[in-house]
Amino acid sequence: MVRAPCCEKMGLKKGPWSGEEDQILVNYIHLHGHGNWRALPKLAGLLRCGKSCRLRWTNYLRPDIKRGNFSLQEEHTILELHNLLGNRWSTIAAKLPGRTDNEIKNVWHTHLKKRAAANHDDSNNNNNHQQQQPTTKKRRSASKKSKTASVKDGQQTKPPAAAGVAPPPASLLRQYSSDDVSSLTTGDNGGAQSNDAKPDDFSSTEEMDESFWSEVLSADSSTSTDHDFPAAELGSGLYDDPLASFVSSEGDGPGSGEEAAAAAAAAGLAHSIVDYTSMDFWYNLLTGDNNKELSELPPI
DNA sequence: AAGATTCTCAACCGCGGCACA
DNA sequence: GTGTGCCGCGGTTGAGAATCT
Repeated sequence: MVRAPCCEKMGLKKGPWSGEEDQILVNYIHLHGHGNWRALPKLAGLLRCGKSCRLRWTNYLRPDIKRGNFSLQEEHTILELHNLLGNRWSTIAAKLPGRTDNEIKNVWHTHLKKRAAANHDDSNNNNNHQQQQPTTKKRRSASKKSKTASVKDGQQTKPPAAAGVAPPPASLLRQYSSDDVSSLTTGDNGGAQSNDAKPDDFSSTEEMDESFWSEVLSADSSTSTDHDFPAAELGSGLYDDPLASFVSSEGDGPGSGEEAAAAAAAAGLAHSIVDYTSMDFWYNLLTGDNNKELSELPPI
């Protein structure tokens, strides 16, 4: 079949969004919703293709997007879910409230992938060294974080290419203080991969990271259903393990029960879902016997 | 100080799946 | 059953910022 182009190429703007465009899109969606993405730009008066509008909304303008560095728990969850599901970013994102598939994909490709590989190697060669292998990448200093944090506070990362482009209206974006988020992303910025970290920078975090990730990735034989998060990272204890949510919640698409269980079994990761791999569990879940438990789960 | 290199992340592209006529 | 259109997903790109040499 011949696929029609996603949009008429002529006259449609591409590239970074301006603040004005953001405002138009947000206002329109607030007023009318987004029933038809394809028709939306025309109705809203935007010179964008519907696909671009959808992407902008889902990845950046949506009010429930959590902005800020990924916490240790979130990164742990991504790694575990990636082990279970592979590159099903949208499914992973569904288990991380406020995170977008694009963001998760970026985080994975930028550092989690390297770290997972490094840890994998480490676990394979863990005969005599506990330290992570030094990375060939140069370590980025902590000052990178200040940039990232300000970005995540709602300031657009980079001045859009077009002159006069403003960042999205602050009122549209959920505001976070840099204290809201873990420093893990910064701590990992080579910190977990490199040995040449500044000694007084965030060394305690790094040491924790290294042992933490070694444990996580070499824990195949562990039978614990709890994730051994350092207490400090648990903060107020409000952390709700998204994995628990994942394996407990009703399947949504590819994350559905049998498939996830099979994938988990295939991946040798039954340690984290040891109670969930039985067919009885999934049958009960899918037939609604676990509805009460589901209703008590945090919203996703 | 300047150029080179590396990293981040928003955005684009193409494809597959699904719904509907 | 088939064709068409739309949506959503995952891979990839490229500009700009940060860092290094």
